[in-house]
Amino acid sequence: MGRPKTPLLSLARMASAALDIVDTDGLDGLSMRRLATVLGVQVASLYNHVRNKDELLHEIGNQIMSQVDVTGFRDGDWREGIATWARSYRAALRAHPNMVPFLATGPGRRETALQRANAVHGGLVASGWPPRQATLIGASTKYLVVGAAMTSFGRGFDDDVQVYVDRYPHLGQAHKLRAHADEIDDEAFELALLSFLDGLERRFTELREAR
Amino acid sequence: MGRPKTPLLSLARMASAALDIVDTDGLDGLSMRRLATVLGVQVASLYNHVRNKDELLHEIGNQIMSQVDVTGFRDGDWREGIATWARSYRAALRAHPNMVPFLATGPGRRETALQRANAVHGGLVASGWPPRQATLIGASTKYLVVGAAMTSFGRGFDDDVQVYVDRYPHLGQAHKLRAHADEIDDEAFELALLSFLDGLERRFTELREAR
DNA sequence: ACCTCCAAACGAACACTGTTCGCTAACATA
DNA sequence: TATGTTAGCGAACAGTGTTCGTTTGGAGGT
Repeated sequence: MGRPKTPLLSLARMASAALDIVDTDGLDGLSMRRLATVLGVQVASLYNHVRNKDELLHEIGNQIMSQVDVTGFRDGDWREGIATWARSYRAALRAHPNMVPFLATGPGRRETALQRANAVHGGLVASGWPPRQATLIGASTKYLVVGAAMTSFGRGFDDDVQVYVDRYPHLGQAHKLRAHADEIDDEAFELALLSFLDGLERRFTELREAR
Repeated sequence: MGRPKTPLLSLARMASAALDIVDTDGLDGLSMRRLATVLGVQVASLYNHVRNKDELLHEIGNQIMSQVDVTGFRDGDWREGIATWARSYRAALRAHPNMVPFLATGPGRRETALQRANAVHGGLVASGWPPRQATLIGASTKYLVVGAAMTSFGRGFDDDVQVYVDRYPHLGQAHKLRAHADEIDDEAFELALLSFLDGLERRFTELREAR
């Protein structure tokens, strides 16, 4: 067949179609052959635009991560900065639950991720946190977001939701279950985030008083 | 060949050998054929003891999760209860980093996990937390542990560690990098856990004063 | 205008995966 | 002693990611 007049494929088109498949049929649902079929093309052609399946997934990951907002540190309010970062981070993951296992497992070498980490670190230091503490806080916050994403919309129902439902069987109507899970999930994340921030605030004032 | 005089296989032996493979060569390194070879047996034989590869992984998961300690709630100290639970939970995951992606992704229907969740919930309620709050706290804590496990020993180096190292290039000697990453990881987890507990404590006293 | 080189499609194959089938031989039970 | 279950085996199936060699369109240089 040879080279077509206008290219049939592009990295962007591939990533977009692949993400569609992952969103609807899960990470396991994505195979190179299936992606090729969707794009109306043969498998081998894909490898003209991508070295690996892994590279394709990383491309998708970059797109998703670009939604994360680290502008909250602008006016030197570290509390606000962390909060908007954490919430937008979580929202980005929630938008594509099936990608969470890959995003969480993936190496920290993702370009965009490193850039965000840098912004967060800089923002914290600018607000008065010592560099070392800034690093720790950045890591801790990420733990929270990734953990929340993994255990809740990473897969089916949560143990804790299950326990809650078991103890309140009158809530057990199947059609309400999902809604309650989401509600509990949101509240648990907010509780964790705000409690964590309160704890940090206490440490922050202690640190300022010490000098 | 027919049935041997003494069984060559057992679920325990399979799970143990499989865990060895995963520990040394990662989750992808485990294939049924390879497991069979290690056990000196043919592939098909494995399926006499296990319905699925997934079932095998769940068996391993149960073994790991049985190491988690929820006895800290005994004397009504919820703070101590959460702390020992979270730390032992994290330790169990750290012992087998390559299993973390599976354990975190896996359904919450794991028997042992559900049992632990119940113990935690009960302990918190017994210490004076309202049931709903107890559920949220249980979920939040799990977020923290799973997140910490995923992003640090789930794979390679952390973004934040990278940022830290970039800013302090004199620490960049390769042989010290891993040690520093571990150190930062430990500290970040402790910071997150203790800050979170502090935040909870504040809420707890507010809640007691309100009545 | 010719020649060359690269890009982007294809078809066919390779090595690998999880899983199922039918077969055989030993043990347990009635 | 007969019967059924258990636990091995060998071969096969459908599916996976990836690579190879081939074909052809188009861009750039002489």
